[in-house]
Amino acid sequence: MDTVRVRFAPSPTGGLHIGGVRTALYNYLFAKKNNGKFLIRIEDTDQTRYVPGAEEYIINALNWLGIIADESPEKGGKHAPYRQSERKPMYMQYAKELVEKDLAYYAFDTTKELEEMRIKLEQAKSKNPSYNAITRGNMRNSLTLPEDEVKKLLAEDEPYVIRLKMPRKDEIRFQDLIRGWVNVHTATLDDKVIMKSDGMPTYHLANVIDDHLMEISHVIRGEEWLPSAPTHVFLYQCFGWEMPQFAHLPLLLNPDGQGKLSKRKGAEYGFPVFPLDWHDPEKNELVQGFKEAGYLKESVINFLALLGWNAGDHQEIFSMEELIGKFSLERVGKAGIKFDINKAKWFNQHYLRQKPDTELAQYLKDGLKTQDLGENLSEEQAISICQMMKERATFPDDFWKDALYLFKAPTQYNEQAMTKNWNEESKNFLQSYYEFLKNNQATWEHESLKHDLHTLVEQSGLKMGKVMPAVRLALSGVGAGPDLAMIMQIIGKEETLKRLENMLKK
RNA sequence: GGUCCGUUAGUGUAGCGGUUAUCACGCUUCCCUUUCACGGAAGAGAUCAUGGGUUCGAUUCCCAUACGGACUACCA
Repeated sequence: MDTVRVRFAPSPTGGLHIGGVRTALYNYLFAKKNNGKFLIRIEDTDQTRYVPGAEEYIINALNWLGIIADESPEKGGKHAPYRQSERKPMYMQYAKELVEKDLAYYAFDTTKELEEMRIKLEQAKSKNPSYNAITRGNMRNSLTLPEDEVKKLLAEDEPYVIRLKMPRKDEIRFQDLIRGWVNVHTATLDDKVIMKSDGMPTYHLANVIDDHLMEISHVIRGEEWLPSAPTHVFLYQCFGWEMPQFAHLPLLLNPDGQGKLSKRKGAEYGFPVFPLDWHDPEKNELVQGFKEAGYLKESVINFLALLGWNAGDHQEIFSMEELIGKFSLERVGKAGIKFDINKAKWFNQHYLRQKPDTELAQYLKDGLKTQDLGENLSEEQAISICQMMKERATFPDDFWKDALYLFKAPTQYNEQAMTKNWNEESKNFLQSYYEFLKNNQATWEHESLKHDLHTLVEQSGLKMGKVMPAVRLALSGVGAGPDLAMIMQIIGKEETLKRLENMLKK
């Protein structure tokens, strides 16, 4: 097994969680770094949890981020189909093979019987209350029932599952690329159901069979799978198949460290947990995505890549290509990672500034359009406004939201700034400045505007800081923003005078 | 409860037996600005979870404890 083949195997039960995106990314980076293949396999063996649109959502989200599969349900490939529901017919023969080898068995226990067993074991304070090497002797299965009765039950279409016959005393040992050797005693493991009564395999069986058939070389997945990895290892041994290498990634945790990153905590702390907007068709709710919240794909990739991995040097900014060049599983950490959206914002700020001005101008124009503003804005003007706004933007929307006053006179004035800066003194200055502009300003261009404003302030004997905020307030309604003279140049003489007039009426 | 995994500043991290314990985000202060931001400079912030070993010497190796997390379904 010398070619690297990895897979991302999501279950279409809802919107793709950002932790899942990171798992997909790490798989993708690992594949590309090693000139291998990255595939997507949809694990939809649970019909009851299937959510329409979820698969499409997952693909769209990964496409947006540039995590493109070499083989997938949409793209096909030499091991198609890539949806487990479509592979259903092939699993049963493998399960039966294990039954024949006495490595698995039929179990006819009803949900009620199972429940009774559980209660009984709990009352007996069993250390491991499960269907296992010890308890299976008391249950209704092909190990305890006479052979002809088993045949009869099967012939009568009595519902059954197939369970893995986990040895009572053995040790399962495997090497995890991130965690090192992991040892587990089979006594602590249970007889996992591998075929459900509806004829579908469970995750454990389908996953192992498909990974084998699809020639997967490395299984890179979240740490939540670590406890069941021994079962999977045992399954490979049962089939006599060569095992892929395992790498269990540390989990993304809530900012307070309380549990796996959750939708609920995301809402509580105010950050998205899904890559794209997700419309939950069942709950009829909308969960905001990183994209719609204004995060650029470069930021999401860069941010996610560094959550649990680093290149070993102190580089923070990575393009996808650089990540591919530097990624290695050896440098993935072991501990869970608390999610900190601040860092994502910083990345966003960085990548936003890297965007070409034309693209930024598009953000501005699109945003203004939603406000029915800026219809006469030229590309040139849009670009120069963006250049001016660039340094203080974190999200694309900031370009128009923080520049609204360039297109619309302020309707209200920031209260705090008013009480601080609006007084007799500044009012008098504003009055004289108004007169000055009205009569003297020949060229309406920011250099000369600035020059004249400065000389006027000097002549008045006042301090810049005393009067400038008032002018700004009059023009923009807020206490902070880009260069005043630039603002004046953009909105023009007529509008400037109008806004000063409005202010003077206050 | 059981099994497994983890633990370096608020957060993400470097470290791989001897360091003033690295870098980034965030925070504070100063400079630059009319202001905000950017940029520049400086700073605060870590008993390297705790206790035992091993060693001349442990953040680094071993053990225990504490704390945290994952799993514990005919879900993945």
